[in-house]
Amino acid sequence: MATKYERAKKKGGGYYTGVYYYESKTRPRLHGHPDRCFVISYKVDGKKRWEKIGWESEGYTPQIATEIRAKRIRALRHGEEVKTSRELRAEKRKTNRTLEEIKEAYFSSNKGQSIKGRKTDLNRWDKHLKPLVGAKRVSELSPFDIERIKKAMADKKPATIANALELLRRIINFGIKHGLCPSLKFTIELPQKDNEVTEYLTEDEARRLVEVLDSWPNQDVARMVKLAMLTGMRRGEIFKLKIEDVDFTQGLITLVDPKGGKTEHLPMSEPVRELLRDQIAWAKERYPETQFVFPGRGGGQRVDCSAVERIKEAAGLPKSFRPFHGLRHHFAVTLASSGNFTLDMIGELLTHKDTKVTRRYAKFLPEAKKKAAEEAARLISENVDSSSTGKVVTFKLR
DNA sequence: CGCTTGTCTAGGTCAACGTC
DNA sequence: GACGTTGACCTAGACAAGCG
Repeated sequence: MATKYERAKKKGGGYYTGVYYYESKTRPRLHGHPDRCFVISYKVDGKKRWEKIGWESEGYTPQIATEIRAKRIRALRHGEEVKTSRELRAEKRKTNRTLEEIKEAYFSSNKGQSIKGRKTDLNRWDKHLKPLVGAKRVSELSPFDIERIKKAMADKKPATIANALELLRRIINFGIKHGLCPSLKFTIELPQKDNEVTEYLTEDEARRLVEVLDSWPNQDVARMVKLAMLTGMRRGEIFKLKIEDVDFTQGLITLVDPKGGKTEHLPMSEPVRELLRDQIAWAKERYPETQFVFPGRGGGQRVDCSAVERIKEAAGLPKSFRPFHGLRHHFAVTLASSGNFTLDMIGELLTHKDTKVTRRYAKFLPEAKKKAAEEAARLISENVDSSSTGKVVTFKLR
């Protein structure tokens, strides 16, 4: 509907240039006349533009409107971009997108396209986050929403909940970084998880495993497990291993794009050398075209190996023992407890990027452990002796 | 050095495969 | 063609690197 604009009149006569108003039929009357909304008009690139300034009841006057208009015109003259309040509002909406929109932007960004866990993350979003917060904007998000997510996932392990919330946080952080939303007014607290496991095999279990492997009908799979056992290589590294990555002359195995991203080299021991030679021969015979040492169906890269589960069963290993990663732990623990390797060397062989991870094997170092225990005992008994006159220390040493 | 971000594995399920 | 074995796929969950 067309609202009639009146030119704003000056008290002394004449008009305010480019300042207009229209009167409201619904707002409460003011000073005996209808409330007035001031509007200014100016030209942008030769086109006339109207901009609402505000209501008289809100304190706006023709003078204020004139000032704003002057500011606009000055800015335009200097080539600055001039935004109307409507545009500013639209812009604000743009910088406060829904989480669904931000998630979309995140996953279609260059970075989002290439993260390796993309599929997993998308699944987390669809399953745990989208139903509860997908339609929300970051500005509307409250700690209560986080609680709701946690509640909905109550039957899951803390690690899973943490993974989902972490993704939510990552998406929000992306939105903030790219101006798609304001920053979050509170922090998302992730549940604490205490799930560190260090598993290893007893001598007996290791022996049984080797026996089963030796007699396993499918030696392809058996060799794969043996390789894990002898080198502590990760499952993925074994799957990805190409024939060209095995250098028999130098005695080196090249790990391309491993967990840390940087190519690594592993020395090849004699049993490993033999094993790989057999395996490569097998692979070439089975799939003449394959590039992989342990090819999957059709000679492509193997993606999985459920046979190891049955090997584990056949060897009577504990249910909780994880075939590949468990062997990696076993490798590290065996090395550590032999006392012949430093933690640094073990970390090197496992291609750890950070000693923090290797350090968990410290407890298996017999020498260091013994020394530490003796040192502790010495300190404590000294303390007991020196304070035996006092009455603070009441425990007895055996 | 702890928090944040990213990557990999486990385990269940089911279809494809290979063998007889 | 029946049947046991294996590989692929999916989601939950753990592990590891990055970073301030």
